[in-house]
Amino acid sequence: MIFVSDASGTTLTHLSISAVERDTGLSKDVLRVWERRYGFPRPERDANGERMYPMPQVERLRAIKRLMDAGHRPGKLLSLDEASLDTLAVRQTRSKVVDEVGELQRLILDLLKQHDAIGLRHTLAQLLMKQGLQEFVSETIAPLNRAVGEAWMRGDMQVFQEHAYTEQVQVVLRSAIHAIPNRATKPTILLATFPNEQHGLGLLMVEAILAPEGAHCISLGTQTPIPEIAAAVNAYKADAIALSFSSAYGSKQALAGLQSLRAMLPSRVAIWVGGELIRRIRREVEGVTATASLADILAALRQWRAEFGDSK
Amino acid sequence: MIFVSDASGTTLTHLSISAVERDTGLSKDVLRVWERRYGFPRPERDANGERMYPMPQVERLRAIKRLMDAGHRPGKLLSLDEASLDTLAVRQTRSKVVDEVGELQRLILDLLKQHDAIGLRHTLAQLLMKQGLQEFVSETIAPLNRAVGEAWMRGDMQVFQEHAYTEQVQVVLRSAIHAIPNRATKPTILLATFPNEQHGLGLLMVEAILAPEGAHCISLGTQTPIPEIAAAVNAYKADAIALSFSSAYGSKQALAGLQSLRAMLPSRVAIWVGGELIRRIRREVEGVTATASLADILAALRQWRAEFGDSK
DNA sequence: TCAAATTCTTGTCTAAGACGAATGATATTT
DNA sequence: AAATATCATTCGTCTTAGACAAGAATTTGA
Repeated sequence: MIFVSDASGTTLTHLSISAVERDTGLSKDVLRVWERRYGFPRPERDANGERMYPMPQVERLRAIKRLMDAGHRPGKLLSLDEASLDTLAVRQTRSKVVDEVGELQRLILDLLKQHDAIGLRHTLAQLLMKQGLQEFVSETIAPLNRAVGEAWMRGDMQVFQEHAYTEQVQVVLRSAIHAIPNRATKPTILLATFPNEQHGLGLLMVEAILAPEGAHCISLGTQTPIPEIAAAVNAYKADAIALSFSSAYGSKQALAGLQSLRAMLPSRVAIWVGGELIRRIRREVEGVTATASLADILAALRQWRAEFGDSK
Repeated sequence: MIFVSDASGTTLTHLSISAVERDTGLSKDVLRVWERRYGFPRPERDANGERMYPMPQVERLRAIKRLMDAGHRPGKLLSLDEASLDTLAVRQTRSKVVDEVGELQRLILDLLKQHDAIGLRHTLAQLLMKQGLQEFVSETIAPLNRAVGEAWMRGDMQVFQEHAYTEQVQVVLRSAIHAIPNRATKPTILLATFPNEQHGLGLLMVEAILAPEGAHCISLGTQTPIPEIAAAVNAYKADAIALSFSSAYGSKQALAGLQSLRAMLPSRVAIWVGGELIRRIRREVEGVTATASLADILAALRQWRAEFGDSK
């Protein structure tokens, strides 16, 4: 039998531990320790004694990871059988989304499923015109993101479809933001994500909310090291830094990073945090404003202006 | 003495092994094995026996990584002292770039150094108008990218400046591409990068080259798993897939991935590869077109049209 | 001078155990 | 009954040294 090998010691039926790490987001250490502690995953071994994970196990690991991102604990999930896992995944998702997503949004999801990139973009652009940028972001894009994320979680959507969706939304949002005359008024707001956070859509959404209010937004894009964020705030004389965290980001990492960043910045610089993650976080960090909804961001902006706006 | 801890067990003067991994791109395994084999880095230990890398060592690791990305071998670099390393880094970079970058480009670099994001974007947009999109990309953006990369390599540029630059270029390119009427003609070209490749600017540049030629480009963004790329080609009925690799990408990983992708796609689907990496790669992969310059991409497009264009 | 064979180089994987930070459950107090 | 404090458990990451395979650079041979 001939195996065609993949980018990292992988066959079509089995993946190496590195491949599993990148496909599931679970570190090699975690994969090994789960195997030892819970007896799952239980990879086969190649001639050299190295782990080869069969695809079905990888699928299950993915499912487990998604449920973990949704707040479940590993110990519970790993002792479940496959059926219970499926049940849980479905229950997790059948909740609100179906009701929340309107007719047009459902059309958009359909276009995505039919691989009609052009139609998707047109429909998005049309909706944008109808609603205006801010409403478009909070009423259309935010629920759509959730719907896409949950479809992915159910396995109803392939990775490339999610990528294509993100890309088209970015195009539409960017061109809308770009069309706003930049009057460069106060405050100056820097946008960034921490290292290991590669989802830049959140930043774009924030920018789309803030830019029409006349705020001066400068994006650093994704994955900027924390000391670099501090240096950038300094260099651009920014008044606030907005950070976005997706639900998959480690809450531990996020909290520690926020404290560290807060310590590096003068207290007059506001830190605003948004994204799916913060719904799962309890603890508050002093000097950091958590914005659970996009409306909260506007509130934070207004508060900033009330507090500092006059003196500048 | 009080240490303020960072996102992952880090102080202001020392970094944990995880922090070094993310800041340098060198895996934990590599860091440990270098320590064992070459005696560098030589981290201190905290109360718990865990490695704490002093910042100067991290700086040096970064320098080594950059030189490795430029083609040098680890064994050589790790036996050099600090001074020789600096010499090498400077020699590496003083070569062509200074001559190659024209006056306006130098102005752009100055704006970047002055943290004038708005001015930067305006100047870029102005230059775009003057040169036209394709020439702008190949004559301005490509050399600028190289200049920015090498300034970063010399340590003349901070990470956040590079991020800000990338972001502004993206804004300008995206809005230019968006302004092109999409006539959706043949061929349909998918754009993507492999996992672990997070530089999306290359894709945007390719799109900017191809879109004015009337090609129908669909971007999947960065970090799409290889089987997903194949699935997307299928779903969108694409005629070609264009991939971009930055110089930091592992040539091993790239070659293996390309072979694997080639095997998954029907032979009528063209695979075009570009980016800094391919200048360092010798071996060719059958059925994969390497494009060392942006002009080569146009050539590949024309060849495709000559070969398949009529029958469709 | 070019190709084949050999020797280095280099990154990744293996193992089981220890530790600390965070979470969940229980008990106590208000 | 709700809020807080304590305790137990859970979980991820780090530690160790050695083995091995695949690629790169070298030497050897024709």
